[in-house]
Amino acid sequence: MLDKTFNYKDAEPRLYDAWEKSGAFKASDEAGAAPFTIVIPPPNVTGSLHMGHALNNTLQDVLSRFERMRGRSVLWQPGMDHAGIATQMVVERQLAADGNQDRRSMGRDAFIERVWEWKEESGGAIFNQLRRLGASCDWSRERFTMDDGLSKAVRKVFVQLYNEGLIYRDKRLVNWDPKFETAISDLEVENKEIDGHFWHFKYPLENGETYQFPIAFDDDGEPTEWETRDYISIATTRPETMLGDGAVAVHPSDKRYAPIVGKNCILPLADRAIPIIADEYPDPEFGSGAVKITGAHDFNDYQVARRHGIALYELLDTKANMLDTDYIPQKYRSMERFEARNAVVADIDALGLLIETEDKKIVQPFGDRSGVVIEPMLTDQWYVNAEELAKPAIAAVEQGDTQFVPENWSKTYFQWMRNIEPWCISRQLWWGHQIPAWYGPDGSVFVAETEEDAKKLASEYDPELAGLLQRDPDVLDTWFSSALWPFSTLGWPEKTDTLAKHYPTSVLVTAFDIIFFWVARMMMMGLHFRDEVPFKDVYIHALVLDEHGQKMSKSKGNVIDPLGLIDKYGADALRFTLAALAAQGRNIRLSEARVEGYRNFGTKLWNAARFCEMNECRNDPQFDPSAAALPVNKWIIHEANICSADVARELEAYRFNDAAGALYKFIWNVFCDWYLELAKPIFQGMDESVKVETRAAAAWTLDQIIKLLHPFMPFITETLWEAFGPRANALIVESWPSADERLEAPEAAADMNWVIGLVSAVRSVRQEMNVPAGAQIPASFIGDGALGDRLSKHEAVIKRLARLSAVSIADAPPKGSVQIVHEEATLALALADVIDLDAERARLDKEVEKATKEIGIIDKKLSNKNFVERAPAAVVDEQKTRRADYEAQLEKLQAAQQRLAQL
RNA sequence: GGGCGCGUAGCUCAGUGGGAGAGCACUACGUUGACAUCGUAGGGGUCACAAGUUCAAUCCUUGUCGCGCCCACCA
Repeated sequence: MLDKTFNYKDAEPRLYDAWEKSGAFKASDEAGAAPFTIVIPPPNVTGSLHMGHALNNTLQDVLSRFERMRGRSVLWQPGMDHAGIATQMVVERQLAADGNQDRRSMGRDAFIERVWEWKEESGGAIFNQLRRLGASCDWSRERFTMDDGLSKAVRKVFVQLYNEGLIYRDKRLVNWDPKFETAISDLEVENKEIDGHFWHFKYPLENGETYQFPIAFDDDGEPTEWETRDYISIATTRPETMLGDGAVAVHPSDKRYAPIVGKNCILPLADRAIPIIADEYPDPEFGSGAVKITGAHDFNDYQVARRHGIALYELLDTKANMLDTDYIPQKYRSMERFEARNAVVADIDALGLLIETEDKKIVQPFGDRSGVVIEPMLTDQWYVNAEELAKPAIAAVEQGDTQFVPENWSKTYFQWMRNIEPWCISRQLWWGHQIPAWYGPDGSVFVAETEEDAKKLASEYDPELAGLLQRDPDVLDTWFSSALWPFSTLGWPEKTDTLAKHYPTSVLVTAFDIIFFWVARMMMMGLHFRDEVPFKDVYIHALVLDEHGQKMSKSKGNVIDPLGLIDKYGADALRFTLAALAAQGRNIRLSEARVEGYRNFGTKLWNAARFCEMNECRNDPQFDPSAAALPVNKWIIHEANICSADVARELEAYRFNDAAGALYKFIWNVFCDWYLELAKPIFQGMDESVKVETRAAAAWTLDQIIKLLHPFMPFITETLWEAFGPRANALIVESWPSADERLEAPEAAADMNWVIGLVSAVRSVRQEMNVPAGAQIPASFIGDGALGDRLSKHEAVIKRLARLSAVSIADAPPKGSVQIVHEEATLALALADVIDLDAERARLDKEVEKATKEIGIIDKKLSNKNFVERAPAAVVDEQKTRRADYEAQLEKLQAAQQRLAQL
């Protein structure tokens, strides 16, 4: 016996365990079944399940379970990312909290060992949370970006790209994070607008020189008034960087400054003569039109300085404190950068060289993980020639080898890929893949997969060198190893069966915010090392926002915890909610009410199953659904078959919301609302053969439902599957009910839709006429013999569902009747003295008016020559049919009006 | 500056070149041995605005207004 409600708290852990133990999640490498492969977007080892993960993994699991049931060899490859910065941060914080020494005093080896310990103890909590969600990953194949195999793949890729000239070392300006003291890539920088200042300074000309500077202009823009200046005016948002200025630049066409181009000005505070140069970079319209050039700390200035051979003055150490160096005045040496800023402004002001301090919104770069202001710094780093690797990756999407879903995201991909910059991959961290490069004391570089190989290379170059090599202390950007994920997890560089079978993967499911970080880079690496795209489809899903459309964040306090929802409503409810909301191309606003609603949906199904159980609807192996005789059974089998086709079609197109919607409608609005109601009189009736078929048909349909719903609601469906057993297989490995044309029964469907429409019409009128809900009303049908046939076939259900005490065929309605027109039938409800004639008259008038109006609209169309001539014939015919239907209805309504008038 | 997207019922959102939809909320009524986590019925929308294309526009095009996101070096 089924419990009163579904006990998900018991069922979830029990079933998950059983599935995993049974090996249902495991993919076989054997030939035969067509592969279906998804690599999980590896969560950070530090991560815990948030709503975005819940959505992402629900969708992957829906697809995995769907394809598994369809008989494909499903590999949902799980794994974790070592998350360089995030993990190092967590462990350092823990060290500090425990009062331990910091990582530098611990030393590198001890620290890394500590991180591994942390990983074993606390890492990967998210995997147990994914299990609670029901994720059917093949856990036997779990990978980690720093496990031996993946580390080997990383080294191999690095070495090969280096040998191909696609990885190189370069000294250039890089985004520097002073908190973590490492370089970061462009993508890890968030540009934010903040309230800042725009300081205007005077840089005096050398040797007290002066020039005439125009201050008023006529209508043609010609100067009419001048003042004598002994300085050039510059403006800056970062005054402390002036100590590193190597020049002042003006635009070559800027006549105001033409007299002083080529002369020197004196850099205040530093007392250094720097040239005034002409360059295309400054915008004469902006600020004073003159730009101070700080080549070592600004990306634009760096370009200008290089073009003109201007000296670069580095100002900051790795923590962004001012350097202790001779070209910086004593006072500012070792000062913190913002302290130095204040000091510089104050000192310039004291010298009388501060013209103005303007309040201004400025865009500043912040580290996405550290949250501190990023400094452009001149350092040696390793780079990937992304431009070269991007070429085939762009072509692959252009040719459709990989398709974005929704397709629109390919634009985002193209835009970034076509303007891609070199990718800085070295990080000055300890936790990560150490770069396989060794340096000789003379600066020579040897890149190899192992130290031995590097030594061999070195001794070929100089036999003395081998013993003196020093390994590059830096590690690689975490995304470098993530970029290999679709093939490294499958065994590459070994030639494994798994790799042969499951690469390229079928689909990547991810959110748009990592198209650049991850998708693009997997495309580049996959194509370069496998000569094939890493995935055929990229399904980009929405971001999950709170119910007001705000991003969830701890600081806003609007975070909805998926585990909390699972506790409260069950994993199935959460999963179905996320799938139902996952419409393409829009963000998801999640509200708890929605989850509650889909929990109710589960309960509804549960109760429907209880009803079936009570009525002894057992699965009958002898039952052949294509041979059902009763219209009601033929109809529900027909509808189930349509639902099956709909769900498969929508899932194949990644329209999760439509698939969920089709199931919801079929289960609730068709199966529960009508089929079970229609079955009730049968179960209560005396005809055993009819009962037998209906029991079998109900059980069969419930089975279809359970199968079709399983990818979305695995726990409740598996529970019901067991309850209606015994079964040969668990539902998770049961085969998907493919649509079957032998199950189509359009005539039965038309019949039942007629019954449903009629019952609905009667109910509607009863309500409108204030007929007490419990009252049994006698009714007579006015119509011909065909109607009689139809009627007698369905009399029992019509009587029951419409609450009619008796049904007869008549030529005219009895006195005191309400007349209902439904298709070819007019039904008279004998309400006798209950009826309010005026109300009935008004009701019929309204119906007539409605039909007349519709006919009018259609007539207008049909009388339009252009419409009849130019619209497709099918459309015209459709309108004609509609008109005929309304016309028939109208005639019946008018007949009803007449009859009413005679009473 | 470039790009993408969104304005449809009170709310959250589907959707379509030819008959405006769902869930929730709301109103009325609760009758039937699955279900009150429910049932039945109902109200509610010039599909942001304007012009154009079309026989036909909520849907296509353009523009306007409002909103969101991504990319970008204006000191």
